Amino acid sequence: MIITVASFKGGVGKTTTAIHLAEFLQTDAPTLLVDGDLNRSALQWSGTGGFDFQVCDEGQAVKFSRNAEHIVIDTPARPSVEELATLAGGCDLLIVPTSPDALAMGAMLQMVDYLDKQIFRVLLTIVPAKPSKRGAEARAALESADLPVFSTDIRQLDAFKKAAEQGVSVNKVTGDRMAGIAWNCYQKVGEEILKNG
Amino acid sequence: MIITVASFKGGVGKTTTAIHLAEFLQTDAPTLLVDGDLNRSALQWSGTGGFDFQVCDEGQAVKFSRNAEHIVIDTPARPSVEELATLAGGCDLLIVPTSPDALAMGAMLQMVDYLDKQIFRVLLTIVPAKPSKRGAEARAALESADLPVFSTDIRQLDAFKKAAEQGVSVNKVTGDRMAGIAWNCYQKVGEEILKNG
Amino acid sequence: MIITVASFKGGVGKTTTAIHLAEFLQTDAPTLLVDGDLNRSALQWSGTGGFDFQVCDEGQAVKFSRNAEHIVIDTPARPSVEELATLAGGCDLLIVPTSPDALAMGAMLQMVDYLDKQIFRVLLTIVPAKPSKRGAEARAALESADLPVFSTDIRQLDAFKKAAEQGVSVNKVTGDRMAGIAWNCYQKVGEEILKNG
Amino acid sequence: MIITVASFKGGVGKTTTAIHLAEFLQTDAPTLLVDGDLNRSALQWSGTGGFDFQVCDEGQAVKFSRNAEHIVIDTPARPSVEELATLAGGCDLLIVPTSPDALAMGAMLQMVDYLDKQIFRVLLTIVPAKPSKRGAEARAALESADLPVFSTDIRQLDAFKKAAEQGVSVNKVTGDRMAGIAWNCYQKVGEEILKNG
DNA sequence: TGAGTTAGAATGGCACCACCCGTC
DNA sequence: GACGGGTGGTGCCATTCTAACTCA
Repeated sequence: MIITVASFKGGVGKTTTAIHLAEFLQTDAPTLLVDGDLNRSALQWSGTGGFDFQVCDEGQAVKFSRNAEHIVIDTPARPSVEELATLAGGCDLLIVPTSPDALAMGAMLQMVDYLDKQIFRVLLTIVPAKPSKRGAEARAALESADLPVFSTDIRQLDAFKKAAEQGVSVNKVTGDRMAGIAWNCYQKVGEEILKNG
Repeated sequence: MIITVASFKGGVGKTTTAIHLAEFLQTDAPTLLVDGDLNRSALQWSGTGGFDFQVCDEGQAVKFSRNAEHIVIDTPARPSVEELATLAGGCDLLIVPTSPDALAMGAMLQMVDYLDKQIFRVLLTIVPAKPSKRGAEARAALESADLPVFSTDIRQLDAFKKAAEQGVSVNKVTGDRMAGIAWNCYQKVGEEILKNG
Repeated sequence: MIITVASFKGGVGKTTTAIHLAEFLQTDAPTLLVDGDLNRSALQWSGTGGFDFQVCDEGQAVKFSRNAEHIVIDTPARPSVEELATLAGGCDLLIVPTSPDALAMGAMLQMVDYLDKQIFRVLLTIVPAKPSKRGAEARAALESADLPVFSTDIRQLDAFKKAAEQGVSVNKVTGDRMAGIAWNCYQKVGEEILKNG
Repeated sequence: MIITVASFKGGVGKTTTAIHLAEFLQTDAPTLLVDGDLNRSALQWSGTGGFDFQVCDEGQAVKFSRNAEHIVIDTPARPSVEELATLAGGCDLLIVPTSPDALAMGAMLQMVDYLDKQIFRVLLTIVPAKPSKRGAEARAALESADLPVFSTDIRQLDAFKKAAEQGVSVNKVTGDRMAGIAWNCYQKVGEEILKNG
């Protein structure tokens, strides 16, 4: 299965999503993460080799993809409309992460306008904790616009930052009480992908 | 005074910084905000006309700049190295916002490597509240690397998201107790700019 | 009171001793630490400004010493015999730290051979925990050689390394159970100095 | 093969490393250890003649080196930058031992800044036992800085102190269960030298 | 609009257990 | 082979601060 993660706005958890979905899919079958981001965030994150799955950059993708059952592609920020069509055509599922704030939602709506509803699904990320209604409001807005959304939110948790610092995925973070909950978010998203895929 | 805001990574408060510095500088002299971001976030934000200063996109910059004493430029994410040199050459101060996490700090360090210490200054943004040590640690790391940093952090506050929703700058947000504190952050940064500039 | 810390062998806790005695003496009166080590370890340690006392290098010593009641001098490793005489002549107390192993003890014995018993006192450092007899054996050897020794050992504790990492003295270390015990070692040594001085 | 051991900070196992590498290389071919340390630690250690290889001080080096295939040079602590260039130019491999703590690592980084990556290799010494993560963290830091590191750590073991007391190398220590493991550390380092050299 | 209240996140402190080294 | 002690890991409680709700 080939999964592409793309967004028009940066800082909405695109790399975090790509990494943790790859980590989850690796539990199902050999998985490769292709780091197409210009900052090489994923490769930088994995500098110390704390991932179970394989990581490579765009140029090595063809070589490494032979041994992988699942492939997750982390794309550069702000793809052009033409690139967007290419990305959508080259995958089985296009995940569009967005945080529940006006700017990110606006950029997301702008993006999905160019996409077929069959190919993409929106993932709400960096959702504040329960007393906040941002997550629920954003979800309601998405559903009223009849856009496909993952039923699980990715919560805003410090554990994800710690994971980047420690160079591991969040399920291997030490010294954070919420790390298990953080990993659980992506587990549910991964299960939703495998079930519907 | 011409101030450019640029970063290699998205979602670190680049547009928020540009808007609020323009709002502050307007209290000193007529100010223009040039929205160079491909998402046109600033223009989208100001859709309802809730700003005191003028806003235009890149193409209109020359025309509007005649009436402005201060100009703030919001640049697209991930400028190339060549663009970076052009940006640095075309302003009096280049502000590099970064949140205090590993990925954003890495991208920031990558960026300032191409810049002269005389032209840029780092602004810590989205800094978590006091029990967290992220802000202090990031500041220590920057100072140990001998990078110029604004002495005031921009705190992680919901008021900034509400400002984007309401289409106004944070000093005009209603229904948020922390909005005054949020505005105070950028006020101090603005004063630091006017004093040193 | 002027206290000099010197040793013929490196890695025996010379800088750690100088820093923590300065921290202790600061509780008695304004104190200055003169970093004479070529590595500038103390200045590096204090880079983030985590000390109560003042720190300066050799060249600034005269200027800063005017405001200080106590002065602690951290000397370079392996002083020559001539330097040793100068160091001994320029202080009220010369502390010779040594760990309880054959190499460090040998270097220490070599050193004190050039010194008057009235001016120096040996400080056992990096002493392993109780099941080990190294500390007791070293203390017995020193006393049988009729050398003046501080009655308190500085124990081998991870807290001292954490202190260097955090850029603070061990009494300000967070997240270490033994930090209080570590600080207690130097407190007792400091009290012994003030009492006998 | 000429191997030089040097460090900016004392107490990081420089002499211990020189002695045990000489002991290992002696199993390959006649080996000479040149004791350049001002404390004459190696000569003191070997006072009772417990080494298989030959030992001499700097002045005798030329004379003894005629009969040796391998030469290991133990240098004085804190060489000047000029001496460093001379040392690097006079050997096939420059080993820089460092313990995994902030002060030693800082001094090491300061030192290798003057060296070519082709000539030196870092050796992690005095690494605490497994529950501690110091060794792994230091190794990760070295690798992220792209510095050449020996793949084997020298562990912090009492056997090395006993070896110094008994005047023998650690493979001849009696009455210590961990002596074999201690010797094994240097065996692996020695094999890495012979293989890559 | 402003003050008091509640829920949740994050740090720090403490107690408990596991592992390993050093001695007996 | 057994015991004591240090280090790291985890779980639990206390504290602080933000964001939301409620009341005047």
